[in-house]
Amino acid sequence: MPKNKKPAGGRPARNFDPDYVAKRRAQQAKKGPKPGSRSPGHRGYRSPEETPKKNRWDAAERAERAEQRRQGDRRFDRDDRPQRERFDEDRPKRHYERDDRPRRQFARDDRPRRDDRARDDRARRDDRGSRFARDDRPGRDDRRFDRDARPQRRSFDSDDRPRRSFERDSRPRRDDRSTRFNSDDRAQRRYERDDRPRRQFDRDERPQRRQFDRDDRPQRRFDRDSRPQRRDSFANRDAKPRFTPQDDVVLERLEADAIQASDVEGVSFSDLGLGGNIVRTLGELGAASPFPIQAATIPDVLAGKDVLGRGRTGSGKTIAFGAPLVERLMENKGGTKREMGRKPRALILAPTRELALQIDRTVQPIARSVGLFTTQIYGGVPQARQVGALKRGVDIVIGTPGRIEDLIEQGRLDLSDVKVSVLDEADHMCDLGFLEPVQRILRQTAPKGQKLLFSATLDTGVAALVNEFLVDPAVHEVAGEDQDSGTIDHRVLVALREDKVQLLTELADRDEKTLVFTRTRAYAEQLVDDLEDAGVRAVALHGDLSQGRRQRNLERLTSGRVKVLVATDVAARGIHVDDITLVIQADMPDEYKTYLHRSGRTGRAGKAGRVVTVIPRNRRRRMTEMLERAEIDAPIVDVFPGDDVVDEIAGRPTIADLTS
DNA sequence: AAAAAAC
Repeated sequence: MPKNKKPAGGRPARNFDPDYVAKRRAQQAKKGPKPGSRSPGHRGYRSPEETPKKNRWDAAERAERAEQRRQGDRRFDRDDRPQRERFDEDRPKRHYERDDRPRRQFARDDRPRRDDRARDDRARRDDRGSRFARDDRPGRDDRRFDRDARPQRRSFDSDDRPRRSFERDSRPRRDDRSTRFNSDDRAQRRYERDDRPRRQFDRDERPQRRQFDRDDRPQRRFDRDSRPQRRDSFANRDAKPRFTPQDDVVLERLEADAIQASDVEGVSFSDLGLGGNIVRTLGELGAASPFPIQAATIPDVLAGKDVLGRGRTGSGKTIAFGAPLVERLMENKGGTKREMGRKPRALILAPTRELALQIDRTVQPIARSVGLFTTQIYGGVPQARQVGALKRGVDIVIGTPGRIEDLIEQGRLDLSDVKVSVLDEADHMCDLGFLEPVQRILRQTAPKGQKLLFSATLDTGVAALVNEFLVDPAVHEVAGEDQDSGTIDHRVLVALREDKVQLLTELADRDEKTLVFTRTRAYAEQLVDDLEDAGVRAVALHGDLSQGRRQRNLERLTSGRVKVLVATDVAARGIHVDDITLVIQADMPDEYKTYLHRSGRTGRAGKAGRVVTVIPRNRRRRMTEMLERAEIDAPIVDVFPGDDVVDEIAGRPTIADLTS
């Protein structure tokens, strides 16, 4: 039946109900005219004068909403964000928890120092609130739109949400572990939990609690030792190869030729063998003379050798492979003019779409300077444009594995002419889930084609690829360039779980760019809400957002319009944003390599930066081990909201500074 | 177990 026909039987569609239509018209009339199009000449154009002002929330209303939420009244959310509402229904416990904690208020009042600052902040935050209010509301609406409009998202929700609520409420890890690995353990656990009513008691009185906790520690340790089951469960974990801390070992470093930074002095890109146009473009990109890793790898790439390159985060790896790759293509262009539909001759693979995009932003101008074309091939966006570019003919394909394989299967992308392939973040591309697609793609490229593997954490994990695809590779690294020799100040803060949000808020409430990492997409969302409720503008970046929103939110940080980005590990590798001065790890990273990559988002190209990791007490040991593997020295301190060290890390003057 | 990556 055509859509515009009135249904034959049953209740008529509302639009065909004269009463309904009349009622709606009356409502519309009362509301006044709708806002029309803003561009003159458009059919629905309305001049600004006759366009009614939209209802915007001001700072006071916003604060009221936050207060309502705090009191467990979800009315505002229900109107605004249906999705959230459903989420909360799954977790009635939270209402209870929140209502049950007036303590917060109390604690805050109890500290005059905090109060002073809070007053200052409040003024500033209100300010900020109104400044952002205009952008804010539509943004939220957008978000709701995204949710509704995207089926994938739903499927994610249905799989993930329930589990999330379970985790949050009932201490995920432990339960999980015990049920999985040791059923006997479980009974014991439950006993333990029942055995801790004193915690409840302590919760009422802050200062005592601190005291108590400190005393409590030895006892805890004793507890642990006296629980053989627990040990067993760890032993079992160890037996599971992929999930254990043991998995996080430092793989053997590849035998590498180390270039000394001093060897590079006075060397120019031309000296390394790059042509005039390319050198000029590099200069325009801000690369006047080569960084060490570039000086080390460029000659070998130009010589056609397979290359493994390790240079720490922010050391200029993109140019290290991008520039010589273009030079190579230009050299052996022989015969192949820029004909329509010519097959690509070079391929650059990256683990995330944002990284692929970013690489293209560097490589494209270099390629254009010598008349070569690049195109991005990645998912999450319509493929038509990408296919169109391929039809016209491109020389360099830059993208992520999924869409590249997709287009190969559709017969729209032919890699058989690819003579140079680059894997950026190569060790990550060898992780489970990435390795096989990458192998399949590389097998499509020209046999014996040149392969270049780059990463800040290049280790023997890439052996699978090296053995199959590389011939006598040259391995390069820069002498003395381990991460710790860099410009980054590392800190670890041990905090109580119930202080975490407050602490993160205080850390993130600053004027310079801040990147916050979480372990899950759900927590990234949650944290953005928590920060916004506390008056700190923040946006999220994770794989559950539409690609448009991902790019928009990243751009908001890049442009500095928003100072805080909360991201999953999708942003851990390769992403370059100028002047991120603080990286906050709201969750501890999984492995030392992740630690290195996350912290590498700051302190780039020799600039100063700071990394702070917030952990609960029981992660302290694992954290210490991870730092050892990463070869990083970081002080580990107990911290509570309002402590001086928090201000110091955030870069605010401490009380001591103010009074001196 | 999570994250990323295709429609």
